[in-house]
Amino acid sequence: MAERARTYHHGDLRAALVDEAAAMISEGGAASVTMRAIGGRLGVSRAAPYRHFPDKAALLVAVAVEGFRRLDRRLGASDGAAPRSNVERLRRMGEEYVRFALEHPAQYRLMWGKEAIARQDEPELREAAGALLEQLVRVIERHQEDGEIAPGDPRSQAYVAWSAVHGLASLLIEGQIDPNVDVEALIRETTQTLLDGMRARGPAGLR
Amino acid sequence: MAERARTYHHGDLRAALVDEAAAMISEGGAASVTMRAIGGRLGVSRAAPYRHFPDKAALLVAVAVEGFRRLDRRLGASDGAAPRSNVERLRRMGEEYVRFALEHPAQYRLMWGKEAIARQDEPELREAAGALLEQLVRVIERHQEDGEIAPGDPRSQAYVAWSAVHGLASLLIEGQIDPNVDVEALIRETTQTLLDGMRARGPAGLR
DNA sequence: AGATCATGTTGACCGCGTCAACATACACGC
DNA sequence: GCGTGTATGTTGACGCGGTCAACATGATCT
Repeated sequence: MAERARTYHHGDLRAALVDEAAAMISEGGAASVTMRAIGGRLGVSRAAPYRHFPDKAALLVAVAVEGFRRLDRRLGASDGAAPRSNVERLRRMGEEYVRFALEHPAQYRLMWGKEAIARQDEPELREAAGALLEQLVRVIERHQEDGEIAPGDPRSQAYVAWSAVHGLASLLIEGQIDPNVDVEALIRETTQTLLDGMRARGPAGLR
Repeated sequence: MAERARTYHHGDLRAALVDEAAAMISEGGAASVTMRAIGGRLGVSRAAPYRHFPDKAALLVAVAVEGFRRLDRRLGASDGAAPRSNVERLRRMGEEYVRFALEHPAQYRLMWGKEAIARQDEPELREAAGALLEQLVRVIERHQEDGEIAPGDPRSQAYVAWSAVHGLASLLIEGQIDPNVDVEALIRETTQTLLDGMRARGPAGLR
């Protein structure tokens, strides 16, 4: 049992708390995370977490932030990886986004929901979510230059694209979609429709 | 004070509970709804609601179901109303959907979230949500016949369309969209992109 | 009127988030 | 090495909220 470099009593309890909370969220949903239970699983007392987080919400925020970082890395990797056309890369990003949500449903829910995390002013959260959006905006700009995407404000186009994948991810996660449908096909159809819509656009302003 | 036809002690406590819970949700979010508070506001004791609902979740389910019905009626009205082209009607339905969510954010959240309502097997919920989807499918089928929309499984197209509007509604509700953007313009851009994408579609199957 | 069921009340329990008071271990200056 | 202070962890307690059981009361039916 190679002990970690335990700086203090427990040894990086803070990181352990975030990991354990994320694990519990995956296993039993956000509701299953209680300060007492998480302490128990880590062999500390119920109040120990309060030395690292002001309250439960702050701990959940940390879990959400970690989720954002993971998703950010994953989308970055998928963008860089695909060697084919540019549109193909954008498509793959969208698909990866939805897959991430399906693999980590409870954490994904936590990342966007205001319910569990009332405090919207968490700068770290804002920052992590903002980085994700920035990444999407940059990709869209790049593809606009290639003429793959209609000109226009890349930020609002990013919101449109994000809405589509986030909406699909949400519906799937919340069990709103008939379990008999082919999920992968639906993901492809959604990204395809989105890309078609972003390309088409005759007169610029239209409105 | 024209007393309602009070069948028993209170007089239709059940309906009053649903209304009051909906009001409290609008005012202070789902977290502000407690059995004690809701009882207090209606002048009954904390345990009175248990004569009408097995637990708190069931009461929230009733509120969600009521939300589904309202949204269903509203979309039906907006579909029937618009006298212009068929595409125009579909567009208006999408816009009305998002507006409903913006007007009743907490209730909308309750309608889809699995968090507050663990029991996914509520038949009433399933039914109400299903009716909404059916309405959308019918509209899409109708417009497919007109050639306004590419052929294909109307159900999966309905999911795609629903994803787009639900995603936008979610992001707006959860405060994920920069408050400086013109919300109405973003709604229009989203529905426009969606409609373009649903029309375009060269080879049918593509996949 | 009396029996019966529907509805509402009160008291109690337990789990949870959280704080205050207390305990301990590590870090640093001597 | 040795005290001392601070970071970290523990225990006890409080209040809130969901829920159940026992009890009370109003409506309904014969």
